[in-house]
Order: sequence, then C-alpha cells, then structure tokens
Amino acid sequence: MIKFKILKNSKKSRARLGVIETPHGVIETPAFVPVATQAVIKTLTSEEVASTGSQLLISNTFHLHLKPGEDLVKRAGGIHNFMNWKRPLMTDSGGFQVFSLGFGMDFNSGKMFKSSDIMPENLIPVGSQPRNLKITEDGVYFRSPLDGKELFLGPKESIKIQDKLGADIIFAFDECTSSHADYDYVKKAMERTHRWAKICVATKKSDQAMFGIVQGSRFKDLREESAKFINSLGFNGFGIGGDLGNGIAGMNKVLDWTVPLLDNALPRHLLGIGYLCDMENVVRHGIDLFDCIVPTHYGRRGIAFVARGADSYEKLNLGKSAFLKDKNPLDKKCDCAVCQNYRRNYIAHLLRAKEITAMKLLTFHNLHFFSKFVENIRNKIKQGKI
RNA sequence: GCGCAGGUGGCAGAGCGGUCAAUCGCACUUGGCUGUAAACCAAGCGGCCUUACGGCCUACGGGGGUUCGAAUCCCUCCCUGCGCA
Repeated sequence: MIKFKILKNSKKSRARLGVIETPHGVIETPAFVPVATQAVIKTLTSEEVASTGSQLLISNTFHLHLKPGEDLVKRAGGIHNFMNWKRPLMTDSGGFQVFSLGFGMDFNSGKMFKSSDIMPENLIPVGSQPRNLKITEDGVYFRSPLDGKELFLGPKESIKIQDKLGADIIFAFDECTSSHADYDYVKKAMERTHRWAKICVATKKSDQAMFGIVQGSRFKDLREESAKFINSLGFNGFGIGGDLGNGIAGMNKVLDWTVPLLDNALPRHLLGIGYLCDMENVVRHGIDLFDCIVPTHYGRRGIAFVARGADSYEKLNLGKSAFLKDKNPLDKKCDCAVCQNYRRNYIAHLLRAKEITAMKLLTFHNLHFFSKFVENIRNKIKQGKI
C-alpha cells in the first residue's frame, strides 16, 4: 500500500508538494511518469532510466497480458524484478486501449480534442461500436494487434492481471472515451465505467494501491458526477482520464470541475498529459502525477526538448540537415550524460543513418529534461512561486 | 579491333509508339504525434504561372531522322560492362 503525505499546500493555487511512500521507495510530487508500456522504456535499460532522474514508471496491463502474459511476469518475481526496476511502478488498466484500438484507430486520432472532432459527420453517437472491438457491459472484446486473435478484458480480468504483474499502484479498468463521442455516448460509457469501478474495488485482493478513474469528457455535469462517484468508492488515489476538451482552456475547465470533488488527502494523476507547456498549468490545478509518452515517443522521432533562455524551452528536430553541422550539445545547460558527451552533429548523423543509438540518446536526454523540468516546478511550489 | 548487353529524374530501377513530367523503392523536404497498434504516419519532391480546376516550358547519353505523335522505331556519334582477339 502507499501513503501520500502533503508537505505544502500552495496559497496561490491548488498546487501541492507531497511525497508518496510506496513499497519501492518514495515519490516526490508533483512527478512526471514516463511510459514503459511493454515493461521497458524503449531503447533504455532500467539503470539508464533511473539515471535520468525518473522516479516511477507506468506500464501496461493490456500489452503485458498479450505478451509475455501476467503469469510469466509473476513467475519472474513480479514486474519490478522482471524489468530490474527498483523504484515505484504503476500499471495502466487497459482502459486506454479500449480507446486507442477502438475509435482512436477508426478515426486515426489521438485522445486530444480537435475542433473537427465534433463536426456532425465525425461524432460517435450512443450505441455505436468501434470496428475492431466490442464493448459490452462485462468488458471489452479486443482483437489482438499482434495477431488478430480475440481477447477479453473487463474490470475483473484487468485487476487480476494487475495483481499478478505486481506494480505498486494499479488503475481501475475504464473506457477512455474518444473526443469524437457525443454527450449521450460519453454518459453511457461513463456510467458503465462507474459500474466497472465498483467491480474493480470488489475484485482487488492485493495490497496494491488502486486509483479510480474519472471520466465524462468535456461535459461539466458528467465530469462532476464522475468525480463524486469515483471519490465515493474508497480508492487510494485518482486518475483523471479521457478527452479533456479543447486545448489548455478545456483542460483547465475539466480540472476545475473535477479536482475539488476528489478527496484532498489522496493523490491525483492526470492520465496521458503532458507537453512541457501543460505541466505547470496542470500542477496549479491540483495534479500530483501525470504520465506522457512525449519525451520517449518524440525522442524516437528525432525531437529533443531543450532549454531556451532562462525559463523557456524549445523542440529541436535533429532530423533537419542543419544539425549535421552543429557542434553544440543538445542543450548547453543540461548536465545529462548525453549532453556532457555528445554533440548535435553526431546525433543528427545517427538519426539519418537510422542507428538506434540516436533514439537512445534522445530518449535519455528528453527524460532527463522532463525530470528536471518537474523538479523545477516542485521548487517553485516550495518557494511559493506557484 | 570484333561480338553481345546497356546508357531514364540525387541514387536505384520500371516503362519499350499516344492515358509519361515518367510505376515502386531509397534519399531529401515539410507537417503531425499528449494513460505507445508508433525507430511511426501524412504530404511534397524538373522549372514557371494559378486560390483552385488547370496551363505553359524543359527533359529519358549527344546529334539527326521516321511519325499526326517518340523515353519507346531507324541512322550516327560518344560512353559503360562482359566476352573474344
């Protein structure tokens, strides 16, 4: 089980500074959570990930169930031993895959809202099903993206799998709704997610901490209803999931509706956010934890996040030919092992040569940069600036 | 010197009389990615003009010819590879 301690509440915002004590050590919050879907940060060893300053990782129930299977992980001594990660770990429940392999795939879209999503021809009406899976009262029939085989995952299954995987913090099984879903669809899906949440609570036997997930998309009454309901079930913390509306303004609205209705003494995790520009904002709105694929995912696409000036940052695309002649480190101010030892010209070369080390170097630096970025946010809370 | 096979856009390689500014791939350029189906996806990629539909010009080794029409057929020259002297 975990214990969340709040060290300081901001007087300027809902931001708070805290620590989460887990069986695998302490997490200083607010914290960024890198995504290790397949029990790995792609391209890095667990030791390397630790040396980027990452405090905890989130892995994935759906993917590990598919390969290598939770029984194998359990026999390997649990996910920590399996991947040699000594620090805290979370597992996502598979609820995101209900979206990403469902309507996400159908519309070829991510979870973030775009205004074209709600054009009448793009809306998902209540009662419709994604092409590749079937969402039922008991759970979801998936088609494996590996071989097309049918596979069922519901709240009971997800919790039992997460029990065997053995992360410190697990998530309730939900349906992450698409930003294309109309009000009636979101309402029905949210109500089903609530019923699933109760089943998750009843199913969990382990001593793992479990976070319930608030849904309701961009709709105020649904977000409020969901926050109140999920808050009432005795979870050890909360995830805020699904589509968050239009841009930062939309995200802020969703957080303003939900955060005040969640038990203040428990940690709040914003699922799937964020960009660097989201972070301080989200923390001000009372978020303690947030995970995002961006530093790792973008790193593999040639993007480095670097400082620009004293308190700003920018994205560099090392794939651009200009960097072949650039003898600077990725980020002059960065003290990470990559910036101490390698230059942009070399990384640009490796990228063009399609050498995997390019991705490794960028992933490493980006994770370090994100860690430092969030550490700085913690310091700002300490100093009363946020 | 003789015989055979070839010379196509940055590379590689199709096309072998009209629907070819030229398939596909690579490279290149630009754009997109927010609880990872993702070392991915999309678009562009001879020049000029047009918001667009589209139009014009220059191009398939050089030159010449046949034809209403040629990257595609013929002649000639140059070059490359292989074989024989």
